[in-house]
Amino acid sequence: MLSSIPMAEEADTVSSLLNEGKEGKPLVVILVGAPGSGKTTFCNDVIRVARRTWTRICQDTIANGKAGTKAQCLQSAANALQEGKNVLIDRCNLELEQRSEFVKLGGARADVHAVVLDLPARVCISRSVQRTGHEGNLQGGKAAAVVNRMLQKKALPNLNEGFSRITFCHNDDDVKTAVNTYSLLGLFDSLPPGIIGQKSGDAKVQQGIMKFFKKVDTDGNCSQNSAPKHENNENNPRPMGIEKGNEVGKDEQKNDMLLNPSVSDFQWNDAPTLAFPSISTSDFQFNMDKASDVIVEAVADFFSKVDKVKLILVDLSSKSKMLSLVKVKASKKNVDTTRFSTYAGDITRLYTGGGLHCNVIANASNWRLKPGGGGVNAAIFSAGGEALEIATKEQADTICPGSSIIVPVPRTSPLSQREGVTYVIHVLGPNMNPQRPNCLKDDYVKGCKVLYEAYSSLFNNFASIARSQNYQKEYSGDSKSEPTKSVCKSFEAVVECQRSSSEQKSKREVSYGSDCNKKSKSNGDSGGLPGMLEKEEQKSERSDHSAKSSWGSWAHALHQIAMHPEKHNRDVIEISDDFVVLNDLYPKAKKHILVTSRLPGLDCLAEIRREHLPMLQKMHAAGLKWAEQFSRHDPSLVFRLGYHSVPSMRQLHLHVISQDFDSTHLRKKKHWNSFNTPFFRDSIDVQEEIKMNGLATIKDEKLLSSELRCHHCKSAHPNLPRLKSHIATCKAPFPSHLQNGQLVFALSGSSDAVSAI
DNA sequence: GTTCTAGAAC
DNA sequence: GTTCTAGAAC
Repeated sequence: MLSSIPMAEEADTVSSLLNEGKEGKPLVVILVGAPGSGKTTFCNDVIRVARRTWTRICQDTIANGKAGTKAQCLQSAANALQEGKNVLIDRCNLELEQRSEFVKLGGARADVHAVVLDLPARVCISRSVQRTGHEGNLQGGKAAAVVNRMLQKKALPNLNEGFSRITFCHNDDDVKTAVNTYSLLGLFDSLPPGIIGQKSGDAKVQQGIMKFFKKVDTDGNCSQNSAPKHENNENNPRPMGIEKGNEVGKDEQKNDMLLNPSVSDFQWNDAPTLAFPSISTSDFQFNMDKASDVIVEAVADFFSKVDKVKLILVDLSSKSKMLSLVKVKASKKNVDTTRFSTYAGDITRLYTGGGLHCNVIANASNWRLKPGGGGVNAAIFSAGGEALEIATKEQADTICPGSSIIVPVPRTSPLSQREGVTYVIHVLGPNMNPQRPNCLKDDYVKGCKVLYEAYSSLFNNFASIARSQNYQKEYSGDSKSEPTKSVCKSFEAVVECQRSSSEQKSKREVSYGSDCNKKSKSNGDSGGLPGMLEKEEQKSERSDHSAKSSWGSWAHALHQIAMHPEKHNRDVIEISDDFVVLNDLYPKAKKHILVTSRLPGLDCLAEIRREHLPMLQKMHAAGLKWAEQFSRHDPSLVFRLGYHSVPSMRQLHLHVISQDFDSTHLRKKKHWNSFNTPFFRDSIDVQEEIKMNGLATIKDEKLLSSELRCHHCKSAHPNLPRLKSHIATCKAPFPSHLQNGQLVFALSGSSDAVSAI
């Protein structure tokens, strides 16, 4: 397989591999291994005797010794590189997605290596179960189950991911050798790129992809275009790990090359190729067996009508059930495998991750044509960036099941710049998931029909693009000449095809979409696509007439209570001409009340002006009165009075909240941060600002996603449960910025607060 | 396996 | 604003 340098040989030649005299780039070494594989020990052993300066990045301790986030790890690693340090990433990193962000740390500023601690599962489990005091608290009985589960998802790293060197360790001796290699590495040394110590069974082979791309290399000599570019050192005995001296079978070697075919001339010398994901089988829960039948049928039908184009079905995992089902069924149906293939990898990184150049990719979209939702849709929108979102919106707002739309990818999009993708075709398949709109409730007769239509629409749209590209080539003779005319012709063809797609859609709606139409005419159906469309229309109508159309349907409750408090006797605890006081329906602390203004049309802090000051003072006085009353009843309670910079409910309301935050309703980061960052504007400060400036300062909603910090001692915590258990016992005093009358205490605080107004 | 988060939907 | 749940992480 790819490996050419056995571990034992590597041990003998470590010193000779060091290229002395040239300044080495900083290194990012990504450890890959299950819990118990010895990642932390590896790091500590390297750091103990290292000649370079290393920083170990460990998510379990990144936040002041406590568990933190992946983002914190990435930031710390970037900071260390900035300071010229080398970085060891001490996380499991067993899956491609888990390590991909860390690989991106490389490039011009650093080389990225992987060290794979691929020790037997029983060794990892045994160590994990026995250890105590583990930073990540993974020890004892639960460790075995976790390790087993993680190992099932293991995907060993590949040079295609962006590593310049990958070292596989299968036993303790291998680990020792690797430790020596990295600890011996001096400031000006560098290690040769390539793969070290890989067993023949390690590498993933994607059978047939070479044949598919017609890039068979009978000599096994292949350009190294997949690996990042490195300067070859003439003294280096093995410039690249996957070159000569490989005793592994040539067929296997060739198949690895298939993952990185030379693509420089593929786009113009070979047939246009569409890469597409399986539609509807993920979030929409379409039965995979049935879906694979539909794919094969749709592909076969398409090939019978259109030639000179190719299709690749892409799924992230090489263990994908869809890929194997489709492979088997396509073979049975004698689908032309020189034109249809499967590929395991990231559809948004076909070129940079796999060396495949497909300039048209399909997206398993949602009906709103919006990012999010996870899976392929999220990945493609994320990879396409804002430019793809805008380009999509220019084409359509929504899409019906069974149809597809073409979106030319702007040249500013990373998908275009990085991957060479020129078109994304959004496809919407049938939904079998009751939790998603327009569920077909196990009606697979209709489901298969719609899925076939979806693929058929996708392939036809792709054929339109391919025709336009062929026309473009024939027209210009040379793709480099007369680019303007070529692009114009191409664009016209695409627009035409888009039109025909819309026509198809209209026709289809008559048959399949009849339910849709019925529902959209009925009222009161809050679920499902048509109901939502109707709501969107209403919303957009409102926006034409009112600047305050952005309030969600849930956001009017307070307004209703303020306008008609007599109808809400159970919620309201005090009524005056200027305000009503009520218990928060979802209190975020032991005591949490709202003093709500009754002034119609005053909805939020941003709308407060000088003329509202008397009312603000009355609201504050009422809140203070209630806080004092609660504190007298329970002297442990301390209160803050204030406004959210941007409220979720309309009708101006003052929060009066005890600082214990002891409530089951406090469940989200944004709950905490809305009361414990500057997003919460203390009532006394707001009044002062209005007095002085006539306006209140509004703080950014980004504060709601800030890291979680204790409101007493300011320590950071990785998640809300941990924070809540900390604040239950934190004895630190309140910080000084709250000592100017913002807090209301049982005994002395109230007079301070009053005097501060 | 469980815990936690974040996005979709209302 | 909440609920639901898929996905990430260990």
